[in-house]
Amino acid sequence: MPRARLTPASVTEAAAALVDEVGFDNLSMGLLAERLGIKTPSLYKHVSSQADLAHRVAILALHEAGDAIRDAIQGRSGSDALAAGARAMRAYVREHPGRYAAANAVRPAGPDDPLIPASERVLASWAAMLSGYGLDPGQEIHAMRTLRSVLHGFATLEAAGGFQIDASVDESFTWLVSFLDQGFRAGTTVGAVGPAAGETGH
Amino acid sequence: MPRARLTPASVTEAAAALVDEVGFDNLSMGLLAERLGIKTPSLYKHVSSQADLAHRVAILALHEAGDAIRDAIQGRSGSDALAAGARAMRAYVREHPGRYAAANAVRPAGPDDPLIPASERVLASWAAMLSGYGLDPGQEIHAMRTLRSVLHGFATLEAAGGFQIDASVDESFTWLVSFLDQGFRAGTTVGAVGPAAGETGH
DNA sequence: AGCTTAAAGCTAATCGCATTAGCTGACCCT
DNA sequence: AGGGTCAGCTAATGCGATTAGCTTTAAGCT
Repeated sequence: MPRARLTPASVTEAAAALVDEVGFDNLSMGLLAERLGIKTPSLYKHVSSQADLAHRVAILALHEAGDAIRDAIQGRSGSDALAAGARAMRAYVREHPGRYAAANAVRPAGPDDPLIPASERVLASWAAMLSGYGLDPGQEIHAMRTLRSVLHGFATLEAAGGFQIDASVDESFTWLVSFLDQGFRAGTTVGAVGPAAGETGH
Repeated sequence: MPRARLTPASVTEAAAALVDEVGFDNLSMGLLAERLGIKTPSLYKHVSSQADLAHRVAILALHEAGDAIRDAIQGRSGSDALAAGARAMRAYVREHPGRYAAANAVRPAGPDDPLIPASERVLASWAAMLSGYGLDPGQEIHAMRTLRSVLHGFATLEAAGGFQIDASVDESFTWLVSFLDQGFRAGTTVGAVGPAAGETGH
């Protein structure tokens, strides 16, 4: 065999680091090759395309984020688990905005795409955390989606610089987590709120 | 003067329609030109670049969404206003996913970018709605950010096909709105929750 | 009606970036 | 020492955005 300096995994790592620096949208094969000290076409010896590369970065990100969230939740329960998990996720996105963007930009390529178990692992951690609140089983899915929506939305808006006012974003995040905690502890009842349903259909 | 068939505004409208069909990422000058029955370079007589085009679509989207939300909130207050506003926003994103993506992809180009007042108008509607809950003034900013995070996160995840399980997404949205409503009505107290702060810095 | 002229559109050309084709050299194994 | 395999290279292709420069249309004026 010839020299094995680079591997798909090491290329993916380098791409992940690059994407966190320059932003997912600015990822280019040329830039990555330059970082690795090789010429652009040589990259194709390790990944099959830029889409494949992004896909690998997404899987890496989901694994890392999944580990971070699992570890944060580990050994805690209820409010503690929620706060620790949420903080871990926010921290991950702040430290790795490009990887997180990659994870959001990519769609599973098929039924046996490793992306699927990787994201399921993340969801499983959230589910384990939520189970500590002893919610009504019929509401768990809604609580899960609400949780995902808030955390994803907050992380995305923060990464995009969407929070302009000078008020502390850290404080808002703490408030948000507390808000969720109180809601989950209260065991929100279903029941529609507001005027008769309109344009959302259903 | 010559024929004035197309204008920057009409080109932007066409781009908005196109982007809702094919997705923001698949917008291309060639595709848009084809839709308009002209050749690609002719587009540059109306918009200065693809980035400029995306920027115009984003402004259009913010105006439309802002109107929709304002109209929905109009004449309601409290839970009704929240539910109507949230539904209006979700409906807008579902009907115009490409425009919404454009609005999120674009950053203001300067201090007098028309994008800024357009997004402020949206924020103002949410603020007006929230004021009906009579929250502690110090908490309003946090409630606002929480609200934006959830709605943005939900809309984004839904548009990305992120809600896989067969449980009704409509029902989850109703639950989410109710969850917010109860939290706002309870006037969440600040106070950190969970273990001592860790990696989020602060 | 005819002339002027600015703008709308077109063709041809450039540029950057992803990707492919085909060659070469290094390294491991026998 | 000899061979096979693979990493990396150079050269070439192709597509999409953008620019340059020409042509044509049609509104407004006389």
